[in-house]
Amino acid sequence: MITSPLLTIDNVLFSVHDGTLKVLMVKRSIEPYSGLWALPGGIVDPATDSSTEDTALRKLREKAGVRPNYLEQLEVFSGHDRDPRGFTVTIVYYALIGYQQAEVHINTVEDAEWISLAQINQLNLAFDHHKIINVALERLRQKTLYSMVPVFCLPTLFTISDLKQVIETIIEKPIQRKSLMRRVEASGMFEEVDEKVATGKRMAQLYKLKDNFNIVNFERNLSF
Amino acid sequence: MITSPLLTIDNVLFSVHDGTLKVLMVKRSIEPYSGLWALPGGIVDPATDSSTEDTALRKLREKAGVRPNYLEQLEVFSGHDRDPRGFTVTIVYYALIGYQQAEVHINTVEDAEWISLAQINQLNLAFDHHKIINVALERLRQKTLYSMVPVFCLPTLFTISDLKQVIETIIEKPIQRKSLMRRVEASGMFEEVDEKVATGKRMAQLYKLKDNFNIVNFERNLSF
DNA sequence: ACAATTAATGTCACAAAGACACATAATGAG
DNA sequence: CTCATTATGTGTCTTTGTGACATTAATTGT
Repeated sequence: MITSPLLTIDNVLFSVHDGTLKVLMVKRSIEPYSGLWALPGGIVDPATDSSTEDTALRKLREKAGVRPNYLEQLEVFSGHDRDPRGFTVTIVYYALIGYQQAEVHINTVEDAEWISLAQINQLNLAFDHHKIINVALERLRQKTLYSMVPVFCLPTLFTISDLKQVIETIIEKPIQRKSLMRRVEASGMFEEVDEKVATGKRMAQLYKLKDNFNIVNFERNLSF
Repeated sequence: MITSPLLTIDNVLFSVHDGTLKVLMVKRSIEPYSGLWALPGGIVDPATDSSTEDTALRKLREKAGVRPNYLEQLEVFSGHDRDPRGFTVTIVYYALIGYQQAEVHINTVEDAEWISLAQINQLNLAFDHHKIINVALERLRQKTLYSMVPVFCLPTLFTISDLKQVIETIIEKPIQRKSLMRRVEASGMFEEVDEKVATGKRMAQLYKLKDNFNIVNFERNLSF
């Protein structure tokens, strides 16, 4: 008889603030790796969760009081080396949320914090969470080249400039405003709000997601 | 204390033969769903597997005596409804192999068989394997639009026409030979073998994968 | 030799992105 | 009030890779 290995889920929750990409981390209070920063995750509980996606959402709620705008499976990481307790399996999800949307809740939770990628690279993280974050980042970057997912890092109303800055922060390369506007138009996912906002000089058009939008995948990547 | 749910892996092994896309299925000999066709998979065994990918490869070896040319995680399926025994989690891999490469071994295994997609759609399968196959197929099709993965359904040496037919079988649409040749050239993954083969009329150039090839993702999808 | 057929190339059309000049508000300094 | 400044937004030409399809090349059977 084979006993099932320890099965956990982990979330890589991204957001963008002030031109930097941030990941939500929580400080571990129990062994192993007590005291180190780790991804918000936990054990799959069949009694409360109707699927592993439910577990992912529950953990984000419990650990940081947030409900992401976007959630997608990344992949499974497994092995003997990733946890001192032996062979473990973790199902990793990556998620996006507006920074403002999450800020309030996170401040009330003692040990949850947005940490920029630059800082994360210098930290000692629990388990193989460094590797996991890198894989998630790679996927997010790839997806940014052919879809509008970065919009889920923004509040309900946003300008083209907001979207442009989020995209450029994620892929770390400048894009053409014109190209972005063409895609906003072509995707059919957005509608203009009859309201403009002052962002320094000329007023900028506000956009929002349509009520019944479908996520569009473009047939070409952005390139450089 | 939470006990870990039952954790299994499943493989969707594709190949193409005679212009039809086939999936490797095995007949279940134990409950639940005894006697029905199912995907080749099984329980993750930490004692023998160093990762879940190892489990996937081991199951393909045990159940059908094959070693795929390509293997990639699809996604995790979980829930209370997919198995009468309760909440279960399965990590699904999808894989590709040349039909000839696999044929011999499969014939020696009593209950493993290549089944065409058309037939599968009319069969009653175990668990949620119908859904899983559809998701895997969708992924394979998508990937075919921007990469050369279909080449892993071919033997070591192949012609442009071979590759074209495999691609067209997968996406169920005709493509331009010219476009394919441009991609073969641009990818840098292949080299010409100084040997040609007779396929009826004019001899066709044989190609093979370079010794140290990298899988290239194109920036555009094929379109129609 | 020649029709038939499959393999391979040449060339133009097309679609979407990149580049960048130009036009349009809004602000604030003088 | 006028004008320089700056961010927003448009016009348009270039670039790049694919689609379409005609053309050339090689091979076989009659």
